[in-house]
Amino acid sequence: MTNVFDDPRITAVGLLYEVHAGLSARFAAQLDEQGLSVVEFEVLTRLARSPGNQLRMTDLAAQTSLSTSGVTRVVDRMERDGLLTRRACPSDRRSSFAVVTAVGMQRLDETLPGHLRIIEQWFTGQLDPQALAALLDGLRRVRDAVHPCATAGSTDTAPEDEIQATDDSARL
Amino acid sequence: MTNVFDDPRITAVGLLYEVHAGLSARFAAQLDEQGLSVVEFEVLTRLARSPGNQLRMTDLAAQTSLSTSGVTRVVDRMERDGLLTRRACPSDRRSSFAVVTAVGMQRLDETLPGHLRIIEQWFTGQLDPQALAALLDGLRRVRDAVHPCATAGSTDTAPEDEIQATDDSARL
DNA sequence: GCCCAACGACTGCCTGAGCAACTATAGCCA
DNA sequence: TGGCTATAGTTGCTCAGGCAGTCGTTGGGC
Repeated sequence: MTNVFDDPRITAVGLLYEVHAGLSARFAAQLDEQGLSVVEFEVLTRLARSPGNQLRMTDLAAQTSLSTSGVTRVVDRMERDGLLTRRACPSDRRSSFAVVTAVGMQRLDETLPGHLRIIEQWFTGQLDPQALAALLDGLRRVRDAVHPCATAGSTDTAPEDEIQATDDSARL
Repeated sequence: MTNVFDDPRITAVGLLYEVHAGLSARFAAQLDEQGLSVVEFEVLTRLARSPGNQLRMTDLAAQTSLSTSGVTRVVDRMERDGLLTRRACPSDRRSSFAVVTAVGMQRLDETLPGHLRIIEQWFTGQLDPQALAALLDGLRRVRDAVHPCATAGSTDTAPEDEIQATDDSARL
């Protein structure tokens, strides 16, 4: 067992991945009970936190882990299920908005408390405030370095992004 | 912006996810240059760190994020590409081992240094040792709680579990 | 005003992965 | 020994999502 795989760097990544996988599984299980996938939940939250409960398709893609075609399809499904609708953009006929419907908002309201409870139970509640703060501080610094701006993966270099003042601290 | 989405719990999960996504994108980009997917790399490392550079299909599935059918298919592809082979299990004719070939080991050797460099560059190297230790400690505690059951138990703090003689200390 | 490059959304095609069904083997128990 | 159940691996089916190509729209240069 003297191999390179005990390298602390590998271990560090392994931990991060295991935590991610573990939490994701919990989230998926809970969301599934509400008839939502993880992606749909993310779409719903991104829209719900935006002015007018809406975003242009492209902006939605930029805020999620999806490509624009992925967004098209997820919005298709969610529109079919009544969770949101498309609305034409008055100022640019190429664009359209995805807007959360009343049903969608209600579904989100039903889902959020349980979601927060699970986060509390399995993540934030596992650590005392100081340890949690240290963890989040570390994550934040790595996040800032790795610059998740290019979530879509179009260009992973993305040296500079436009207005990140918008909601740096608020991003999910 | 007075909505629930600024809840620190949401923010915490958001950070974790952004870090995960950011690192994954870097890894994928680097591995892609070597003609490996993230999953294939994981399979290769899991096997390479196991005794005899081999694991039974089921054990491999348990150690990765894949289902058994997923493992079947990854191993199909990697066998086709010459990175590994199947070997019959002498003691149980239902089982078969996936074994890393010389080509597979070589590919891994070519890939690992760059991989470690990227981890260092974007993750561990972003923090001073103390902050990194705090981060990892927090992650470890959450990991232990969320218990990624599939890959359960490690030397860390694991109270005690049954038979993980397979390769307990080897997990990522 | 006209042209053309850039852009937003959508679609065809393909890959990767999970679930469930299936086959073969193992091990138990009467 | 014969049968029953559990297990290992594979395969059919389905679906989500990415890439690249398409279509309509926009806006800048002339």
